[in-house]
Amino acid sequence: MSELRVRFAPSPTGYLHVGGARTALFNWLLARNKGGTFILRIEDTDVERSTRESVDAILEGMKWLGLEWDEGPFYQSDYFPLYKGYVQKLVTAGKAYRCYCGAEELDAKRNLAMAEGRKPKYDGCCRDLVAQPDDQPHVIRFRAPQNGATSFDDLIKGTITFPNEELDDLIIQRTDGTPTYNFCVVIDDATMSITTVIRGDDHVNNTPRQIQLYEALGFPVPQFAHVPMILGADKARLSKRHGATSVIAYRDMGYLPEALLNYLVRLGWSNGDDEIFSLEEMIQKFDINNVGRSASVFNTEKLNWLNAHYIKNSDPEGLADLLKPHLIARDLSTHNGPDLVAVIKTLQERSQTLEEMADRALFYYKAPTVYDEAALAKFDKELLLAVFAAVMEKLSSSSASDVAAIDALFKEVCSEAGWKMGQVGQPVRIALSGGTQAPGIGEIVVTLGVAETVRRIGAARDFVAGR
RNA sequence: GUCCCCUUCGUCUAGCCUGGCCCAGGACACCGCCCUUUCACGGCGGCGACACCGGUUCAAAUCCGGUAGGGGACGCCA
Repeated sequence: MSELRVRFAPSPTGYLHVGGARTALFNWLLARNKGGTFILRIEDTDVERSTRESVDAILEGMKWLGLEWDEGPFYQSDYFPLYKGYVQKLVTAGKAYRCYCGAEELDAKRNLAMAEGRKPKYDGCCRDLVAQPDDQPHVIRFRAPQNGATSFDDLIKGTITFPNEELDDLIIQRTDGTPTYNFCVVIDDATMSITTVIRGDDHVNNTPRQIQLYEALGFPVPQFAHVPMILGADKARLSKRHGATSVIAYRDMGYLPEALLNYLVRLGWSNGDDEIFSLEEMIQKFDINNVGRSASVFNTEKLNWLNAHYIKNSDPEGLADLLKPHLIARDLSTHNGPDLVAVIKTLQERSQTLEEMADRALFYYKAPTVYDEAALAKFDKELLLAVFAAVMEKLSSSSASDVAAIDALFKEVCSEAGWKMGQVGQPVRIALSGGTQAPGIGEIVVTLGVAETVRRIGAARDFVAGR
């Protein structure tokens, strides 16, 4: 076990989205790669917006992806007294002070500054107040250094430097006495001995302020690694209008966790030309230094390709369990019909998602009641009737039970009657599945069973004959 | 507006640190061809990028400067 300690710290104001999932994944990967510790911390200092449902949704997403944490989940709301103590410590040391400016007043100043093209930072009007009564509404501000610069060596972005004059005295405790985010992260990361902070790009601007806090409190400053954003197809920050962003939504759309993980790890990170990574390979090869510096666009097409890959290479028994919810959602029971595992084997090579697989599996359990008319129209009625009759006859008098034998049977039918395979296979496919997009004839027949096959062909024959 | 960051095929990226092997490699998508009883899988091939302008150098995707574009932050949100 190395000294490395990382954490994933989502705020429970929504579900676990793909961006957060990737951040969590990078943290998890680094911890597993270095034999470190991965901590889950829920940042719920905003009591107003944090919800239990969001916490549950995040935990559900983490578990589905298999990103197991070693410590936690810790809730910041459980540590308010701790934060308060540190706030007091800063006030006593003169490194923080009470500010009596009202929120509206501050808003007005900020808007005015923006409108006039000035930087909208706090003007420091309460900074040197002599009288600091405790019985009037106030927030606590951190007295930030005003000269010099604060810089850090980001593991992903390199050295980043901020002039201190750009930073103002940030609020560390609200009027209601609760601590704010920027203060809590510092206290938590310090007291939890976090050595490496991996988080979204949108936090770079907070980093210098936090570093100043670490220094004021006498804490060692951790290393930082800011991962770039994930964008939508229009290169704007990924949001719901780009489609699904929740990892649970991806589960429901029929994606495998290993596929999502594989897709996410390649979004921003690479290992030469490698594309497919098992969990073990990811852990072994992951290196935070190989994470790119620029934002990347979420591309569902590639996710689909990966998902198809994992579906193809998963064992059908495991797939059966994962597929069931999708079948149930279609009111489909697999009790009266072919073995689900056998069905899945015929569908693995042609499904990009479990949803697609469920759709394709439908016909095995529900005999077609309508047929693809356009496809049927390509054959003469007489040919159709002759083919159906010949196939039923051949099948009924044979004991063939494997795909190769069934295929051989169809070849016999063709050669005996002088038909081409297309003239026989396609009509039978339509008879069995209702349409033209289906697994190979031999596969369907074997999976469905000869009896059911003959029954369906008979039904199709009656349908054609009755037209 | 101010500050911070980013910029290689449509997309994800390799290469950049340690200039020449790069008239830039891989993958997804797309387009052909092959395989084939459909749909797929698979195989083969094709299309397609170093944002721009200067500089340094015998030589620049790689180093330096600038421009443009994009993103992020500027909250008593996280």
